[in-house]
Amino acid sequence: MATMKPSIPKGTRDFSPEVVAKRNYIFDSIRSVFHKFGFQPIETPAMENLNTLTGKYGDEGDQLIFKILNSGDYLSKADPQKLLNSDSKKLTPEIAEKALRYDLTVPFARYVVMHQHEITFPFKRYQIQPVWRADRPQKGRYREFYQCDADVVGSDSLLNEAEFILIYDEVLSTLGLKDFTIRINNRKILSGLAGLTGKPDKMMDLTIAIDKLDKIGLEGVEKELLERGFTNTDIQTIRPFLQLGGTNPEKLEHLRNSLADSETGLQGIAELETVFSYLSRFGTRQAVVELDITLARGLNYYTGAILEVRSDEVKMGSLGGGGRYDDLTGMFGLKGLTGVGISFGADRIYDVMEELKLFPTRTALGTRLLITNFDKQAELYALDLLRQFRGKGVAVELYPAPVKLQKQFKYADARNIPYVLVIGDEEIKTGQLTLKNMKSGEQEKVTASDLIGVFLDQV
RNA sequence: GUGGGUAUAGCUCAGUUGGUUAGAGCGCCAGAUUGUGGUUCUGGAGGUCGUGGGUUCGAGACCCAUUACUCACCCCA
Repeated sequence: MATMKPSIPKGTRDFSPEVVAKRNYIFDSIRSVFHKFGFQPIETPAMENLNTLTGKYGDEGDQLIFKILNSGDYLSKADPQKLLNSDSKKLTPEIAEKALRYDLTVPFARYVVMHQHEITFPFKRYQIQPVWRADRPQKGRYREFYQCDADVVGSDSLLNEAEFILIYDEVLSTLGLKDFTIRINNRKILSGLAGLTGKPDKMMDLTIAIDKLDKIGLEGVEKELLERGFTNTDIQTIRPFLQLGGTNPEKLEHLRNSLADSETGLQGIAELETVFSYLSRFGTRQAVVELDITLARGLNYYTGAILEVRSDEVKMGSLGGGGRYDDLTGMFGLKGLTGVGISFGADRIYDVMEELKLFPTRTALGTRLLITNFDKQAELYALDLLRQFRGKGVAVELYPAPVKLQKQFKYADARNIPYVLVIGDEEIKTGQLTLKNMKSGEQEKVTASDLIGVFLDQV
């Protein structure tokens, strides 16, 4: 076989030991906050049935789902007519019945419906697993990345929304982020606004357009609104909302006047007020919580609150998002179950922390002690020490071959091992072992029995 | 799906209007140092200049194609 240059698919990454240590630091922080707020973990398969996923993310989302080709002679089983027509869209379900999960929320909805009889509601679950999207990669965008989701289903209390904001605040503050904004909005306000224009069915178009305000500006949004079928009169109606300023209470006050004729809109405002009043009881550590009427978020299953977090220090897509969905399980046959959830983008958080140099210098819980290997006799002597150290929970290793000491020390240095124990003929004879502190360079003589006590003190 | 940029040593990159033998820093290996890393000094290995074609007396450089990577748009974590 010809030699080939090894590679991995674009948008995917290998994680080396140092990177894994840092990533685990993020996962552990998120996990512990989830636990603190009462969430329990579940896991679901990497692949779902394709029809579980299609239609849940909009047309654009469907295209980004990684399909898994059927096993065996899949073409012979496909409809010949569809094969002949080369219609990829219709052919896909014929040759791929499985797909990699696109997010964790839809699989979770599927899980809830399948396990509804064993679940105690309200059900608070979290899930930290990779998801896959057939996207074109760029900064902060990968084709395989981890989501850290927490959702509550079966509770319409707005306390949940408030607690999710607290979770965002606590996790990101703990990780060392200083400047970040949690933006909150409510789909009912957007829906009310669409109603004011007399085009309630165009809410998606409306939200997609105004979501771009900070990117393309007021003029750009208005141009896009026209392209999406809104009239100049509609724009007159919408414009004051786009120009909404002031503090959160001021914004709510303005909205209350503007949306006075919309029952749905007023309901959205009331919900936001409730969330803010919960929050005022807690306060946040670092996060700025901002009511942002232009926050839309594409996922079309959101029906109430919408949340999104962004770093104000690093240019990056959102670090997380979420919201309430009143009928996510409806499409799987379980009606009337409301849910609310958030997601952390661990990979983006990693990128932001890397850019801001927020990782603690010693994240790695690596080997504490390396025992050098002189010869067979010293090796035998060391084996007993290894057993004792490991019995006490100290991470220790014996260099596996009697090579030059220089090489063994270099190994300890490269691995960032803080102590090296030298055992040679002299040490064995006297029982006085040589312990070197790699950081200070100091060496001292210790007995084997002292050694373990010394180390346990330091761990 | 759309548009830009880049491709030279393991890594990060220089390489002048096209001109002799393609360089640097870092890393790696060896020695100084037969029981000591990190620091220092000395030496060394390592390149089909992404790939294919074209222009030219001559191409790492110019042109075309192609592939990979990357950034942005769309959308999203």
